Amino acid sequence: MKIDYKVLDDKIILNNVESFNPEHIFECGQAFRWYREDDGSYTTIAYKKILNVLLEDENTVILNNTNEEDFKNIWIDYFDLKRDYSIIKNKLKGDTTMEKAIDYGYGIRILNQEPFETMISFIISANNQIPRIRKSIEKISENYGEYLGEYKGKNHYSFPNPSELAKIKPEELREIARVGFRDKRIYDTANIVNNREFNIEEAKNMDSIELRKALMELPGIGPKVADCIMLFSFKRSETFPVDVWIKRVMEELYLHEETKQKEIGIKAREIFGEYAGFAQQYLFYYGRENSIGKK
DNA sequence: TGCCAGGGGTTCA
DNA sequence: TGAACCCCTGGC
Repeated sequence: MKIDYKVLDDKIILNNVESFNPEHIFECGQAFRWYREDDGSYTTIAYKKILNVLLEDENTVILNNTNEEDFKNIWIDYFDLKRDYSIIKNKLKGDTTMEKAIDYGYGIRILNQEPFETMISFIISANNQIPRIRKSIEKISENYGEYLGEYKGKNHYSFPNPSELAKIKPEELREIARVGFRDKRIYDTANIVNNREFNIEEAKNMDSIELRKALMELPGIGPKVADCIMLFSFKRSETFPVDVWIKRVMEELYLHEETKQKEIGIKAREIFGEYAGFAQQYLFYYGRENSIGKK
C-alpha cells in the first residue's frame, strides 16, 4: 500500500489517510504512554522518541517533532501504515453490532509497540485501573529511563530497557512506582528477559501457539496479558484478548449468556477469524466508551 | 469525614 | 475453583 506523505520542517504530513484518528488509536486501550494536549493532539513516547500526532482534518494527519528517517524506520511500522484497513473493515462488517463498533472507532489502528515495554505494562495492568497503570509506567520511565527532552512544557523519558530495569529491586519498584504486589513479577520478568532466558528477537519468529506458551511461563503473564502482548507488540492480529470489558460486551452483544473467558476467546476467533484482534479493539473502544454491559 | 467496594488478572492452595 | 492481592479513587 502506497503512503502519501510530504516532509515539512520537523513534520510529516500524511495525506489521504483512511482509518487514522489519534483519539481512537490511543484511547482504544492498547497503549498507555500518551498525553492529550490542549489542541486535541496526542504526544506519545515510543522507541526513544517524542512524537506528537495531530488530526488536521478528515484526511490529513500531521506527525510533529520528527523527520523522514524516523518516519521510515519507526513510525510507518508503529502505526501499521502499510496495512489497508478497509479490507479488514469489509471483512468484519458481517453483522450490525460490528458495523456500529467500526463506525464508532473508524480511526483505530493497531500499533506495533516495543515488546519489553508492552510486557511490563500489561503485567502492571493486572487487577489494576488505567489511571494507576499509566502512573506506574510514567514513574518507571522517569526514574529508570533515559531523558529525551521537553515537549509542550513537559519532560519526557524513555521506558527503560531490560538491563536497566532488571537492576531495580522489587521493594524499590513498589515504593517508587506504586506497583504493589506486581513488584516481584516485574523484577523477575525483567531479569528473565535481560539474561535472554526469554529472547525477544527469537520470540518474534515463533509461531503464535509457541509464543503464547513461552510468554505465559513468565511471572505475571497469564492468558489475557499474553494475548495483549502478542497483539500489541508481536503483530499477532488473530489474537483476541478477553478482559472484563470484552467479556461483558461479547456476552451482551453476541453470546447472550454468561460465558467463560477461555470460551469467549474461542468463539471470537470463530466469528471474526484472522482479524479477531482488530474486532477486539473496535468492540473494546465501542463498549467501554458507551458502557455496554456495565451493571 | 470516613468507610468500602472494585479494578485491563495472576498466582497459589 | 476460589481467595488473596497493593493501592487508589469514587460513591455513599
